[in-house]
Amino acid sequence: MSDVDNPQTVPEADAAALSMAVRQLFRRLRAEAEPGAFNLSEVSTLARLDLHGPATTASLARAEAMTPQSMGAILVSLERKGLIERHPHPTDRRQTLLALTAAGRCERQRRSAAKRDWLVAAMERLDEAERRALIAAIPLIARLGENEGPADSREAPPRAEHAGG
Amino acid sequence: MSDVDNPQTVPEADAAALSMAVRQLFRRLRAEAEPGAFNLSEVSTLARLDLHGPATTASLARAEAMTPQSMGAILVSLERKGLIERHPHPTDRRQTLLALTAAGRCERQRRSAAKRDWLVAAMERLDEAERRALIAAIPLIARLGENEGPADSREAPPRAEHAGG
DNA sequence: TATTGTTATACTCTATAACTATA
DNA sequence: TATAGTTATAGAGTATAACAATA
Repeated sequence: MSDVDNPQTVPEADAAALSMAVRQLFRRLRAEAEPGAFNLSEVSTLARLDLHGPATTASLARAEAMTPQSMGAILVSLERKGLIERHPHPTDRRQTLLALTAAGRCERQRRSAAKRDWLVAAMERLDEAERRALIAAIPLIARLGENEGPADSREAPPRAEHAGG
Repeated sequence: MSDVDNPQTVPEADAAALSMAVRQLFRRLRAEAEPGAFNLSEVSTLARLDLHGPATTASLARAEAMTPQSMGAILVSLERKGLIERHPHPTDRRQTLLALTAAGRCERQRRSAAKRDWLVAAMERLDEAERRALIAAIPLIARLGENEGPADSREAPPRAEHAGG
């Protein structure tokens, strides 16, 4: 009778293993990014704008669980690359809506269609059961990354923004 | 995320979702670290030294999938905190063995026993089936982070270039 | 010549603080 | 006062390059 018996107890070993696995995969993801190309946040933001349409800096920041300033830097980078453009908000002049340009949408598609990056390839190397197990865990990982702050909730009020359809 | 019908085809959407989930959880993990305390790499290295015994910079770097220089910086930090110490390798004078000090082992235990960091707490919020699914995926994530490089394998870098001047 | 490790340096990503403009 | 956004600055984490010592 160990941990399975008491669902309230998660062995620290599992948390440590998850932490390490996530950290290594993250570093690997980052290392794979070609220099000068998009980083992970840019890709993610581009995808979000493509899937959900124009959005503001603040809403993107919330969705990606980062500060508006950090998101602002990402948006500046994307704008410099000509992938997004800014439009005034129709009613609230404080806000600015970010939208994909034609070039941005094209880049998105190029990435999806042609590039087939190493993560896709690596996932294809798993057998079917493993792949199913991995995919089943994705929303759980996302939930761990999203939710309840321990002491200081970042700034994530229960907002119905979801990633990755 | 569905489309598991064709095992040869991993939808890019799944890869993108995994990438995003991992990225967010990583940022969250990093953000949770108290300033001045250990970062994720330090914790991981400390754990490795505790579990596997003394090791060299190079072997630790390989194990953590990072460069020896980066690992060196982590080790310097741990050494300054008095958590590890260096011992000469018995036969090869190029090598230095890193080992936990008593203080290092104590810190490790303190972390495991007392701290119960937010990741453990977050995992406890999952129901049992979810937790099982998550834990089942951990080795798969680890494998994705470890294995075969697409173009440049980290483990065995082809030394195509020798210094000329 | 290859390997172990160190030092110096630079870059990427994200955070905090301070500010302006609008609501 | 609260919210949206920008600018400036700082920091963590890791990488590359150049080097020295040993094998």
